[in-house]
Amino acid sequence: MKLITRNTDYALRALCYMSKHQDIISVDELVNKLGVPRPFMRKILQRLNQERILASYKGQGGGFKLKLKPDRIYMIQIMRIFQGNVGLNGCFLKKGICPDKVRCVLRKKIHAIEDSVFRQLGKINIVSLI
Amino acid sequence: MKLITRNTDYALRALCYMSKHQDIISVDELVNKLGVPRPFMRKILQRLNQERILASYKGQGGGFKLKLKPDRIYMIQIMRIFQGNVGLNGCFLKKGICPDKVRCVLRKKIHAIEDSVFRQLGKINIVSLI
DNA sequence: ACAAATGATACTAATATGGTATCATTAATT
DNA sequence: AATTAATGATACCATATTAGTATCATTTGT
Ligand code: FES
Ligand code: FES
Repeated sequence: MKLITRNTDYALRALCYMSKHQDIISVDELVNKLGVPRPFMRKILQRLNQERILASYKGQGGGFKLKLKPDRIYMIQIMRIFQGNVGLNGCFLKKGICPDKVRCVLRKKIHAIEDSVFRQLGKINIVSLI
Repeated sequence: MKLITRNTDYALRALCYMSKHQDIISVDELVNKLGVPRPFMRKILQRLNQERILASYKGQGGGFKLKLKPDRIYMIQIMRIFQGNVGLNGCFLKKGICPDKVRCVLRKKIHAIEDSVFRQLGKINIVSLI
């Protein structure tokens, strides 16, 4: 079990790099600096563009640029984009067996743990990673 | 992204049930109470037996019984069994690009978060779940 | 001997992850 | 205007993990 996946990891590293070089950066440059497979890196950056974390510039001399300030980009946000809404797994028990979702202690406990994880992740932004 | 998987979930629920009924419990009983697919439940219990958390009794009237006291069985232990050693994902960058693993801030940060998660999971035992 | 349980193990199905490949679109350079 | 260097969109493929099934062997109480 791993807490963060590759695309999250690569995204974070790309964002870190871009926050150090505030001009327009091409995929090629990132690929060279980070050693990530080119098409995969592209996919990740395109996604970050769709999510309005990056701005993209087409055509010659184009590339990507941070749209937000590095201290406004949080790790949890990137994780949510690439790993889905990190949430409590639903109760797997069949109907009629799960007795009372609202009061289920197991559920509550897991929820509390997750809350704490999110609070911590919510504190970490790109600035704190560079 | 989910923090716990089905087999962990089912295992926890089975252990909770068994800690309330300290005699020998058959797979059938657990299946009926929890609504988990029978062969899957068996596999899970067999694993818990191998891991010496349960004791098993073969033959007629057989089944499983807690081998440890409920306050000695921790959630993190069950997660490790079914979800692997929950640990820091390695650096994905190619050699020559990852500059200095020891000092990598990203690595340190993630490690700190994980540590905290484990500390919390390490506090939760079966007793606290029932 | 028989039936009722688990042990061991191999197999299958579904989903998530980690990519590739391709063609369209845009915009600077010539 | 043509070329070229970039991204946009999308479909596809490969691998790993998760979730579950199936089968036969072994043990043990009746
Ligand atoms: S048993 Fe359904 S939420 Fe706990
Ligand atoms: S870049 Fe390799 S551990 Fe951070």
